Amino acid sequence: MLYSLRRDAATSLEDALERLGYGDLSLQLEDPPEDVDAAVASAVAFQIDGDPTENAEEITKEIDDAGELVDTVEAQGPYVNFLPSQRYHQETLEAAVEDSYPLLPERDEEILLEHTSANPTGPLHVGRARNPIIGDSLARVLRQAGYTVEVEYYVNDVGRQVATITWALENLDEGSLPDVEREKPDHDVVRYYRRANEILEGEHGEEEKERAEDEIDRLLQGLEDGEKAAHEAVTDAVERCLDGQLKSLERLNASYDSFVRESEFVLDGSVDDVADRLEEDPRCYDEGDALALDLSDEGIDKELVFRRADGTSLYTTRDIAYHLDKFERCDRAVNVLGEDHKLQARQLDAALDAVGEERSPETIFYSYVNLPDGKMSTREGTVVDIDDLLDEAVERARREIEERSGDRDRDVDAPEETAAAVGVGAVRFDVVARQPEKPITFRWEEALDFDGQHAPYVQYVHARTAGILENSDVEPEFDAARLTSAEERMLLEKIARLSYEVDEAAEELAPHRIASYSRELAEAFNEFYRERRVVDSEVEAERLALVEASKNSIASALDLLGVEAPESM
RNA sequence: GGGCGCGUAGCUCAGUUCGGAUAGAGCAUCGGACUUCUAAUCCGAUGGCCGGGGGUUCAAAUCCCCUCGCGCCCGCCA
Repeated sequence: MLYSLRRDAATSLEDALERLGYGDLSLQLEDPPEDVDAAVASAVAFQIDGDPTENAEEITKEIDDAGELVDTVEAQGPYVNFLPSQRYHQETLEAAVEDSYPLLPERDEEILLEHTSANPTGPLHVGRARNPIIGDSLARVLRQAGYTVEVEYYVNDVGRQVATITWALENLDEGSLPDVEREKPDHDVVRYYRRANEILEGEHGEEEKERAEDEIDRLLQGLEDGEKAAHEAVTDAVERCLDGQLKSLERLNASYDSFVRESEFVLDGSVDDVADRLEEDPRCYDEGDALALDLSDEGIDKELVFRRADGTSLYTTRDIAYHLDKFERCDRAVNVLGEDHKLQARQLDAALDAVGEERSPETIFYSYVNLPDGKMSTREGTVVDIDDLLDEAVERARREIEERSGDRDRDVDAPEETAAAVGVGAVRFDVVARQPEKPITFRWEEALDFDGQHAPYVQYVHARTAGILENSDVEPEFDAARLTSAEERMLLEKIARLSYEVDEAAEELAPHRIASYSRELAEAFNEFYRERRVVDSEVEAERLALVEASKNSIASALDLLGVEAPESM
């Protein structure tokens, strides 16, 4: 509802400014501080010459009708404040129990969101966990904000890493490898990958090393020549690993609409086509026998090599072909990438421009998650697997539930499902709540901290709302006029923010806003709950309506974060 | 060395795009509230030269310049 109120406030303010001859000023709408009872404020008066307090008065007088959601418009010092009307609270209460809440207008824009796209070399580790969690939450936010969203996973099935894996699976004897740590294909495959890397580093003798190098080179050449057998072998290896990775992603609640394989662009000739077009660019030059693009006019000092001396393609060239394909299928392309891809992303933008695509992908870059003693590496085996993290999180949740339900005489409805919801939710929330570019050092104690305002705090509020609704037979009465205490008003106003927060989070591609919002909403509910009894109170029916609205809003916010909302815990 | 990012309370983080009302939370510490709809809760206290310096502005955590610390990148790898 705040979304609508802001829109009305903006329109009326704009009109007033226009009439006063200040039409070119920016509105400067902002959230007032907590102790001011306005829903929206404007600092526009500062931009006008003279005393801002008098200017605010003048503007306020000029606003005649700010819509039904606004009660009064007041100048408070230099600020023009819009105070919400009874209608605003009433409509919030009614709208918030609808399944569609928060309802935002449909947008005629299709977004292709690519995220995760992990190398198929082994199990996903915590270092990369930010990618699917940020990506999946963003997809949910964008959909809720009215966009049509297609989530895509780009499968890397070309190049030396996958050739190495394929070779290892075909040539290494399983008996010589360490036991598999977990019965999942990605955990199986990574043993081969690690051994292959040892061999390539010469740890198993020079002869072994050379033989492996030769055979991997031959496989790579076969792939480039479009040899069917080579592609089938690689596809088989990649699918096995991807299968296992997707199991973990499913546990994380991350889902994908489509999978695109890198090899498609090699096989259908579009990569060659891109290289040909880049060759026409005046900035193209011979770098030895290879071909490169000089992008210094774009402020990029590093040249973009797009064709190797042996004629084969490179990752970035394939990525250009992929993005040309993406832009045929969408209006906007959004990518979630590790910060190490920043330079490559700039080169991609410049190259897309060079081949005539004016659009650029919008990218969310995230810093990697490190361990206290260094970075995670699949090749070296210095990782915490997502599977292990989730197991541990769920196990911890199970123990907490047992311990706490033992303290009271109420049973948790579905302990297994609830433990999974709480454990996985804690992990997702912990990751999504932070700005992507901030670095994270992974510590078990912190990732699995169930105290404080994290996922379980918000989930608990949801369970609490469910409990209250179960305890009452009274029919809810949607009458905001009887919900006037400070706690009730605060809670209603938090609920009213949801649509606005979703809109902003979508606009800024910042799903972490929803995490901040969800804990504020939960806090507002807890304050209400402590101060105002619902069942058997004089305004039981009205408060039940508020509880219902809270429940639905919290469930929506959690859903946007990919966190489940348990009915009891 | 160059480019990009990060630096806010003892710890973990919001707030920085687009400058506006007294810089906010959680954890930790200290004190208070359960014969009560789920105490995974609530109320209160303590704690900040927003890395440092300079500048712009009526107004700076936010913009500009310099500087220090940390991370990432600077492959005919992906």
